[in-house]
Amino acid sequence: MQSKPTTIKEIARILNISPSSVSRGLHDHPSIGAVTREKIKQLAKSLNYEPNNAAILFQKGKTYTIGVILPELSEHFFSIAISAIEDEAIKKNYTVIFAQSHDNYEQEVKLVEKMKNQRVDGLLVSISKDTSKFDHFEKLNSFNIPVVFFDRIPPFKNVHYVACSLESATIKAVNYLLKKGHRSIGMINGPNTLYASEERKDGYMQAITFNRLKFDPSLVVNCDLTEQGTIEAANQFLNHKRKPTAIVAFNDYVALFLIKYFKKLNVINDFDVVSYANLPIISYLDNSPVASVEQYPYLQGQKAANILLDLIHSPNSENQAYYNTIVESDLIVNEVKE
Amino acid sequence: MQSKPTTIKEIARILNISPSSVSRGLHDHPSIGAVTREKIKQLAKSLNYEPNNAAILFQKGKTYTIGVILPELSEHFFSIAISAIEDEAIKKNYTVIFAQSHDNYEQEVKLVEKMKNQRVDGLLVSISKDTSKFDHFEKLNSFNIPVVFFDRIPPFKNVHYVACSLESATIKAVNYLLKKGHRSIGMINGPNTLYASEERKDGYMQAITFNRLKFDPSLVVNCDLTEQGTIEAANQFLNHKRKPTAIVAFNDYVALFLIKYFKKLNVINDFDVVSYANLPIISYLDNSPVASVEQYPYLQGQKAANILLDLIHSPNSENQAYYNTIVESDLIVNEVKE
DNA sequence: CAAAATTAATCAAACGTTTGCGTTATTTTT
DNA sequence: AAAAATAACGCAAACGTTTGATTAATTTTG
Repeated sequence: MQSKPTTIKEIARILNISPSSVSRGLHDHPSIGAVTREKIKQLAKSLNYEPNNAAILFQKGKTYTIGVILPELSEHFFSIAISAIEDEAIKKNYTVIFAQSHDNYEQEVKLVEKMKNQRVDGLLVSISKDTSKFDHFEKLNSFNIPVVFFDRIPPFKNVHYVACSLESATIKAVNYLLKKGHRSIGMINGPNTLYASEERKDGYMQAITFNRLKFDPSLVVNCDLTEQGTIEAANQFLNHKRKPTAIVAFNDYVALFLIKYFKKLNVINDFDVVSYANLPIISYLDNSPVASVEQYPYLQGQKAANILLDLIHSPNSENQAYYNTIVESDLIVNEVKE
Repeated sequence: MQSKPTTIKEIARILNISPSSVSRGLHDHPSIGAVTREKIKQLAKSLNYEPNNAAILFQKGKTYTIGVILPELSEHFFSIAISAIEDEAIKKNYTVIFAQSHDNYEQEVKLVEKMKNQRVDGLLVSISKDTSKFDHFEKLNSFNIPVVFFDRIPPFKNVHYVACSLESATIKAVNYLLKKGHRSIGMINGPNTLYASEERKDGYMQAITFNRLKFDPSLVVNCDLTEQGTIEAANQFLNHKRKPTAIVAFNDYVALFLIKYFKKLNVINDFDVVSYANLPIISYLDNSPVASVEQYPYLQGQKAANILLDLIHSPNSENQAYYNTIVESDLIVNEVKE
C-alpha cells in the first residue's frame, strides 16, 4: 500500500529525459525549454512528486534547520520566546528543532553535540543555570555554525547575543519605589553565580547611590529561589533594623512565595513588592506586585532568530562584528489597588 | 579556518583500508578484527570524527525525527506537553521539530505538508480550533508516516490518539459541587463546534441526571471564551430565575474573567467556581476556583510520544489496531480557604 | 591432506538530488 | 558561407554512509 514516493529519476525515465533536466526544469533553470519544463512540472504534479528533503540537505550540506537549546520549555518566558523563534523561522522557510537542558550543564554539552551532529545551520541558546564553562560552544565555530545567545547569556561580549538589560530595568524599578516614598528597599537576589543576579545588584546600587542614599549591603540578600529560601530571605527583612517597606523580588515565583508568606503573617500591607514579569496572570492576584519588569520574551526570541538567520546568510564567516543586542525592558505599573 | 569535518573516507584513506571497513569498525561489526577496529576508533576520536547525520538519514531513509504540530506553544498546556514529548524523544535518541498552527486550518495543512517533506518518522498533532476536515492527515498514510493526536483530537475513533476524558472529569466536578450542597449549577461552555464543549456538556448532564436532578438547559451557556463573552454569560446566571450557586468554567481564563467580574460586583462569595487547570499559579489567587480539573499535559505528551515511537518501530504497517488512550483526569480540590 | 568452515576485509552499488562541463543542434552574426 | 553565439539537453561526478555480495587468507574438520 505504501507507494514509494516519486523521485526525479522516475519522472526522467517516464519522460525519457535525464534526471538533471528534470531537476533543472523544476527549478526553472533557463537552459530547459518551456515545453519540456511544463511537461516536467505537469507530470511531477500528477505523480505527487515531493522533493526528498533528506537527499537535498545531504547534497547541499545545509539543513535549513536552526536548533534551539533552552533550560525549560515549560517556563512561560521560554515558551513565548521559542514561539517567536518558530514564527520567524517559518517565515524564512527554516525549521526549528529544540531541546531542553533542564538547567543541567552536562545535558547542555550533550545537546550542543547533538545539534552539531544534526548539522543545524545555526544555534540559539539560552544557557543553563549551572553553566560556567563555554568551550562546548567554541567547537561550533570550527564547523561554521553560528550561535546566538538570548536572555541567559554568557558573561562576555565576544559572542552574539540578545538580552534584556536587567540592570537598567532594576534601576527603573528601584527609582519607582523611591519615588513612591520608600527609603528602605530590600532585594531578594538570586545566587551570585548568575549573571542576572549581578545585573540586578548593580542596578539596585546605582539607583540607590544616584539618589544620594547610602547603600546597605544587608538589604540585598541572596536566595536559592525556592519557597523556603524566599521565606528565609523575608525573615531577614522582617528582623532588619531598618525594616524595608518595599522589596524587589528576583522573579515572579519568588514574589508569589513572598506574598503568600506575608499574607500568612498578615504583614502584606506593610510592603510594596516589585517583580520581574515571567508569569502572565500575576496581575489577577489580589496582592499583586505593584510593578513588574517586562522582559519581552517574544521580542527577544524574534530578534535572536533574525540575527541568527542573518548570520547564516552572511557569506563571510570572518565578519568579526558581534551582535550585542539589548532589548530595553520596561517597568509595567499595575493598576492602583483600591 | 573552518576545517571540513572528518569523514569516513578520510579515515579509510589514512588507514589504507576501505570506507566500508571503517563504517563497520565504528559499528562493532563482527567481520572487522579487533586490532583494526581499535585503530579505526582511535583515529576517529583523534580526528574528531562526527558522523554526518544528513548522509545517514538520507541513506537510511529515516530521519530519527518526530514532528509536532500544535496550536500555540505559548499556551501553558502545550508548553508542558511538548516539554514531555521532547523528554521522551531524546531518551530514544529522536529529535523533535515543531510548528504552530496558531489555530488556523490552512496553516495546519501547510505544516503537515512541510513535515511530510521533512520526512519526519512520525507526527504528533493537536488540531487547530477551526479544523473540521482531516484529509491532510490521510495523505501521510500513503507515506507510511504514523500520526498520533493528542488532547485536541478528531471526532472519530479510527486514528491513534491520547486525550483526557473531559466527560468524566466534568462528572467529577459536578458531583463535587453537588456533594457540597449546590443544587443549581451553571456551566460556561465553549462554542458548540468544539468537541471539548460537547464532552463537558455530556458530563454535566450525566452528573445532573444521575443525581436525579432535572437538567435545565438554560444553565449551560455557550461562550466565545473572551472576557466580554464571559461577562455576558455571567449576567445570564445573575439574572436566572434559579440563580446558580456554583459555576463550572470552561477553562482557567474564563474562570479568571468570571472571578474578576464577580469581585467587581462584590458577589464573589455567592459562588463556588470550578475550572479546568490550564494555568499553573491559579492556586495563588485569593478567590481561586474551589477545584480544578487536572488534565495532566505532561502525561499526555509522554504517552502520545511513546505511542508514536512504538508505531514507528512496529514493523508491520498493517497493524490495524488503533491506540485510543484516555488519560483519566482528576479533580484537584484546592485547600480550604480560611 | 583436501575440503569445508571461519575470519577479516574489500567491492560496488545504492540512496536522490544538484551542478560543472560537454555535446549537439539551431540560430544569429560577420 | 563560415564563424560565433545560443538554446536545450545529457553525462557523470559528487555529497557520506551503509550493506549485500565477494574474495582472500586462515583455521578447522573428517
